[in-house]
Amino acid sequence: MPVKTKPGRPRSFDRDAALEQAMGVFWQRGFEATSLSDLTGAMGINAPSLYAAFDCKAALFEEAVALYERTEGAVAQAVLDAQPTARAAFEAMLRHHARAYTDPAKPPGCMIVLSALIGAPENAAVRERLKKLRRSAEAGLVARVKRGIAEGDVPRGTDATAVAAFYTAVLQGLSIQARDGATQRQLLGAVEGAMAAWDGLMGQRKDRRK
Amino acid sequence: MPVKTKPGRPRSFDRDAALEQAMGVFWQRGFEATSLSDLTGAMGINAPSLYAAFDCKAALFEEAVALYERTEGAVAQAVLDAQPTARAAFEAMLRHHARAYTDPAKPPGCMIVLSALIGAPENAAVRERLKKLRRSAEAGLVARVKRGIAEGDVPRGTDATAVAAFYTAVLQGLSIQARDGATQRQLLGAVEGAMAAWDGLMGQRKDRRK
DNA sequence: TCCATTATTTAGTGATCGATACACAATGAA
DNA sequence: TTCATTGTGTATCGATCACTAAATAATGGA
Repeated sequence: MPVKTKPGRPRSFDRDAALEQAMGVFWQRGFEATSLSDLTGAMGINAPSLYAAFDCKAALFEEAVALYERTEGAVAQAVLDAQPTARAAFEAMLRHHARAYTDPAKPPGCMIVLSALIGAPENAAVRERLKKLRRSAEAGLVARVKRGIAEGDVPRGTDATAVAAFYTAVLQGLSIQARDGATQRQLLGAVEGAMAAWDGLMGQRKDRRK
Repeated sequence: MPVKTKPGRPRSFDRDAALEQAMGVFWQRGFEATSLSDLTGAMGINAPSLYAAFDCKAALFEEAVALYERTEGAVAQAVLDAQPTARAAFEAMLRHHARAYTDPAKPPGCMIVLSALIGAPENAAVRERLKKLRRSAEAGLVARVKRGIAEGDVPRGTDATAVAAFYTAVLQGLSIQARDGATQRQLLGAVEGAMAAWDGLMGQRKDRRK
């Protein structure tokens, strides 16, 4: 299949590079607090070029989130999958995030967690989108616990959703800690604390008596 | 000392009630996403009355935060202080927050955690103010662990800052979970998970070998 | 009654928001 | 060369932002 060259004047900037810049600003400031002039400034283009290439602010954010997911997010998922046991997987994943959230080359904390948490009613759809991704990440943790049960390294009867809910709360808390200037060492300390809960979370029944 | 009646036309609205309304909007939407018309609408007054009584948006937010602290915050501190052991205090405090964050009569999650986490550079001072309060809350947890050490219910050598950092991360994560629609039951499950870490966090040395 | 003082209402301020109209530049096809 | 098509820069658009000038209303004190 030959490459069809589109008619018309070619784009004068690198779309992928511009998107990466936009992601950085959204990650740092959040969706609502990022203005069009913030974006055009960081991307090195004028507003009409932005709209021609990315449609609107919300669509650009959506693309930035997708880029974040297939870079930062994919690494985290790979870490979770690679370990032979659920416990090792959770610890490696948490430690990975403790390092990633304090990487001085990037904005602190997780973009999915921080960039559209609360805000004006007219941006509810953007927040819902990220909420869905957060829930999907939590579902990934549930799946990893269940894999552990299937593979025998997690006791049968363990409440996978409760385990995932607890570690998700810790993980989301780490993003806030990172924003507040916590060091990598401090985040790793919190991860150590979270892993201290592992044994106590194993083997609990899903239902509890009144 | 007699009550001096101020000269001039008296204020036609209840300042405390208006402040409470403002706190609700800031708590729900956050500082930046709350517009002046949102505030005047909720408070039932016009802009000049707002400015006469509260100076500016940032000052009104500051007062709203102070109100939040001496109501919601004070209860939490009382719960922490009342328990006889550090472990009971942490568990009671976490369970209290799990309930408070899902109180249907209030916006979900903690105002100090959520209402000014990220945003535009011109509002950095507001974010710094809340960051300071978050750190102060964490310092309160450190103090409670140290009290436990002094009273003998926490082993000597326990790393109070590490314990506080872990439970702070959990607590801040609970606010996000609450915003994402988690039920009280789910938050209490995460609290149960966090308490499962208690024994493992006790008695650790502050310094660790390389 | 008249004044000093403060609050309220009306009607705005300049700045910035997200998004565009329009003229022109740059390309491939004919 | 000419045309169709698409991107670019300039210069905005109306809406909303936080905030306020000015006239008027309501009080206590003289």
